[in-house]
Amino acid sequence: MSFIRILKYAILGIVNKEPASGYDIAKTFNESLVQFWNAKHSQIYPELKKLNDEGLITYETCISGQVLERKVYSITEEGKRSLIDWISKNEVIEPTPKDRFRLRVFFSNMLDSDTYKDLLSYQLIQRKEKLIFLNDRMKKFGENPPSFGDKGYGDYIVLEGAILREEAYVEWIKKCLESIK
Amino acid sequence: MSFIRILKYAILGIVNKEPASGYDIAKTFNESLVQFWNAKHSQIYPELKKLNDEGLITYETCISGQVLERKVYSITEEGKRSLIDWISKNEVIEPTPKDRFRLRVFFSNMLDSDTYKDLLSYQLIQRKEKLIFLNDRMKKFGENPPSFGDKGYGDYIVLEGAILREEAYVEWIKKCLESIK
DNA sequence: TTCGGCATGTAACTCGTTACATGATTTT
DNA sequence: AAAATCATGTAACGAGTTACATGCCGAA
Repeated sequence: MSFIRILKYAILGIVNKEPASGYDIAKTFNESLVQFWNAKHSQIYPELKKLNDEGLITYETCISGQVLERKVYSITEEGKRSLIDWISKNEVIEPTPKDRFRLRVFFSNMLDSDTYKDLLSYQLIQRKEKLIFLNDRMKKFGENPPSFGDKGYGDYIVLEGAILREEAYVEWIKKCLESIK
Repeated sequence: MSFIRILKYAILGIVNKEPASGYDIAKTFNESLVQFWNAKHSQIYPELKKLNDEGLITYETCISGQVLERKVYSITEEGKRSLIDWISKNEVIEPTPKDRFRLRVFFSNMLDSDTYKDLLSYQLIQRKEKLIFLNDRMKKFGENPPSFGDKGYGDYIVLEGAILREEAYVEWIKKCLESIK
């Protein structure tokens, strides 16, 4: 029992902000939520069907061009209630996420120090690049980032979190490098 | 194609350190690796069978007490090679892990500020507790923590990483709280 | 006219969790 | 004597990825 279907709430949250098609939702995952959630269209379409059956969303069919059909989904009042319930419910923190690189570092004593150094250096480069990408995105918020309640707040605050997370990762890799005598 | 079976390498890494039964491996996940990997016995036992079929591990059956059988697995030379190959292989960084709490914060503009504050405060308490737990574990390494190559290095270095990660999470939640006007 | 993007779906498979199932051993 | 822990397995199901499958639209 008690499976949680988080994808359900991720989709409800997205269509709550603005009505969207399955395709739009997939794009939103890749462009906005990717730093903490993602889903492929193959998972999204069946979930949309389910949410529609449950009365949490509805759709109208729109035509792009002459023939191409788009199903544009909107949240219902029931969907909105369900979403708010989920967001505001206090939950015990999740188990730590799996991390392949940490697993490799955990077993690193099997390697010679040069191989280990290469492993760390390559990871460091990639993490620094990601950090540059995230900091670049942050620029658009300028001097006065949105506060709670403002438009763009969600985007801003999770980006802030992504940067802090990535900085911690970079700092850790540097400590790993220092630990090689 | 190209599925990776990380559990395979996690288990190889564990039995490489020391021969172990399925039960022992499950305990090791919960006690040592839980900050970056975990697996239940229901996943471990079938994987052990598979690894044995592939010739990467072998086992002898031992008896605890009068009757109770334990299958104690050891890594083979082939298994060792396979493990080292995997550890030293440079990989592109993984997609960001999913995080339910970040998802909730992303949609937090739907809440009133008191509910949001409660959400953040509860999360902060839990994260701080986790940090205390991790720092407590760190104490046993004392003034001179192991360097690369030393016994206990893996345990130490991933614990260092877990602390940095958790500190970043705490810092982020504090920023979230500050962003409420 | 070709290529990249728009658009929607299903099938097959791996990964991972919860529950089912059983029984021995040790500790309180 | 009961409870906690040791010990091994399977079944059922949800979550998530890759591949299969199809076709339209706009721009270069």
